[in-house]
Amino acid sequence: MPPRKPHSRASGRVTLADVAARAGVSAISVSRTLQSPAQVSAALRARIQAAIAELGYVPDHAARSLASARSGTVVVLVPSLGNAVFVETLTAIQAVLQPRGWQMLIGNTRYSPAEEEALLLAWLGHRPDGILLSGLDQTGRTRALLAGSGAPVVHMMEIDATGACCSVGSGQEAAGAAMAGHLLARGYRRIAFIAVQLDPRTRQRREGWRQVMRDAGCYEPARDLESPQPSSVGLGVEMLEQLLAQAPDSDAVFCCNDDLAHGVLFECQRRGIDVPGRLAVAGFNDLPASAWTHPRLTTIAIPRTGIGQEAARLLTELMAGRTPAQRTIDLGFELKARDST
Amino acid sequence: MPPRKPHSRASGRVTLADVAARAGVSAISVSRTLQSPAQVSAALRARIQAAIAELGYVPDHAARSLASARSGTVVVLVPSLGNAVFVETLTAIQAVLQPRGWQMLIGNTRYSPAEEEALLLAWLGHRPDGILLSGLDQTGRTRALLAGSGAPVVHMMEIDATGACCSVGSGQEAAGAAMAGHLLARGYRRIAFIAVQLDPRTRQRREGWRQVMRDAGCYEPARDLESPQPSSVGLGVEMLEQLLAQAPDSDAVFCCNDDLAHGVLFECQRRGIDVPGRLAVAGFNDLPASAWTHPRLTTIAIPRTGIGQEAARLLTELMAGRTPAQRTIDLGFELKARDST
DNA sequence: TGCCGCTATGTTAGCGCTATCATCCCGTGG
DNA sequence: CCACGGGATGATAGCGCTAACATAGCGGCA
Repeated sequence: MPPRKPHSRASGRVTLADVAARAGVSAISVSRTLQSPAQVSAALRARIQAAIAELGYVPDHAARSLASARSGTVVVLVPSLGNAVFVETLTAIQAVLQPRGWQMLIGNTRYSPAEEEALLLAWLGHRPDGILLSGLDQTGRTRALLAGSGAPVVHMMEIDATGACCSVGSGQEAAGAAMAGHLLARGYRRIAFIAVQLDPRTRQRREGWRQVMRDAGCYEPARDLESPQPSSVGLGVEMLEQLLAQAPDSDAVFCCNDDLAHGVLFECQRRGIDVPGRLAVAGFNDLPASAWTHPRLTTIAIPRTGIGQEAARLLTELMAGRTPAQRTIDLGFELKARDST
Repeated sequence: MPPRKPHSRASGRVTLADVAARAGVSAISVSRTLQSPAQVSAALRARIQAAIAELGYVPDHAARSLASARSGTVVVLVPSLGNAVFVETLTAIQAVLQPRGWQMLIGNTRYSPAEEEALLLAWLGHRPDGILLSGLDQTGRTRALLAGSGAPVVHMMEIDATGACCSVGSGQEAAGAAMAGHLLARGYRRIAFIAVQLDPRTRQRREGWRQVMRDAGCYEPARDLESPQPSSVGLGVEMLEQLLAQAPDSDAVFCCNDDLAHGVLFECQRRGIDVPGRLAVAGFNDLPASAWTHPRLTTIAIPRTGIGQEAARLLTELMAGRTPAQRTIDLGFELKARDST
């Protein structure tokens, strides 16, 4: 009977030691060619690269992470993947992080602070080097977890007026106010607002609209609609129905996002309501389709690519241990005045 | 001068040993309460749970993964996050995997086999327990990496007729043929096809359409349009222009996806082209908005939630080391005949 | 010539966790 | 009364990698 080692737990995979043996060098030299090639002579490096290719070696992330206390990952939590805003933000983040050697761990919170907390707890086990969150409304426990993790955090989409945390985004309230101003400037007075899925950003947009409407003496609660349901084109159809029942003389409707506005637009076509003659329609977010609807939709574009880029850039600064020039970056917004108003 | 330990690399984080010390037990008992609570007596378990809560302990994923040779992660590669099809598939996958303790590592291949290969290489370092891919057209190196990883693989969206690999999806060619059949049945004869971003599934749909059109003696190359650009609503507008220039007498257009069809619909409204009177419009994928456009869009719904569920279920079978009842699952499709045809 | 300092490479000792084997304790049956 | 079995708990030794320190080898300068 052959003497079997009692504690054999080898995984059977190609390891760094295998590569080192093949190249006739020590393990650390292999590690160095991968991590900091400049420290290794060209000759050795070539030999090692050849061995890596021959054996098909793939470095073990867990071992590296454990030994170096750097995971090379960044957690990114967004409220939705069905929304082009967040998808494009993710794309922009990736464009910054990937070339610098970081991988994204993506989590979908579904607009729920509780789910955000659960997701964060799960991803925190990966010891991320940095964390990107959407919005500023975290639960107390989430905040505690973040503090305990030791990883730098950047908040996206909203901006933190207090400067207590790092944030990159747009002023949602100002954007809501801007659209209200635009509609008033075009001569509309009986302007309705449709709010759904009342996340903090929606609330802020509505607050901006309300303020401007009150200041203009045009605010009427009957035109201030809301639904707790998640946003969708179909819900826009429903909400238009509700608006027409509740305040049929409205001459404009500001939808808290473009999906909703599309639904409103489609239902107006179906009912033969002239847009913008009889009813003006405005949205928020400038989805790709909004430039092509009939009529083309007036909406507000927030710089989602810029937000992703800047947030990722800011995070890399923090992860490098540097103190950023500014902790709060307001990237503004753009009102796209098109044919629907 | 205090004697400093020469090799101090402690991360300062709360570790399992800290929890064990606090609870007055050995480290392994803490590990067991987390991994297999049944093996630990209720009294000890309670004491340990309390210590975990007091210290705010979060298990280190890397260390666990290294020691157990199980990472608890599943890599999921999709061609796009801007497409509701894949987002809903991801949601369905998560619904299956999360409760069973797996985390998703999401990668966006942007419809490029080369990017798929690069992403896979990066994620493979995490030693995933399983892999979910979209489509069947992997590069040779991707296939080699998959084989070398030892992790079970399930392909989604398309179905592999040879049965060589596990796959869950719909017959794309049959779906394309079905839509062609539907349009013919409604009396249309001069039916165009608009293809963009020629991934294999688009090609297959087109192949199905071509076959049926040829069999009916209606196939005309002038109505067979294609563009290499990525799909978008705006591209639909452009492609309709091209169609009207190239084959103005077409009486129906089958778009390879709904985004495109929406663009076509909007442009028809703008030009005053009656749909479906003068031109019928059909799409593919049944995006949420398609049920609400004016007119409501005829399209094909593939069971993306079902595909995600079944693929994840199949993968869990394979990861558990079981042999699944069937390696290939065709979930079919549904033709949604609405007002636009 | 001998000493210095620098670069290229190697040795050692963990990182935090779990697999494996060892031990302990208690009730049971001969 | 003691060997025995089985459930609960513990000790030990890695998993694959890198930080920290060690060393070899070489050129330059006094």
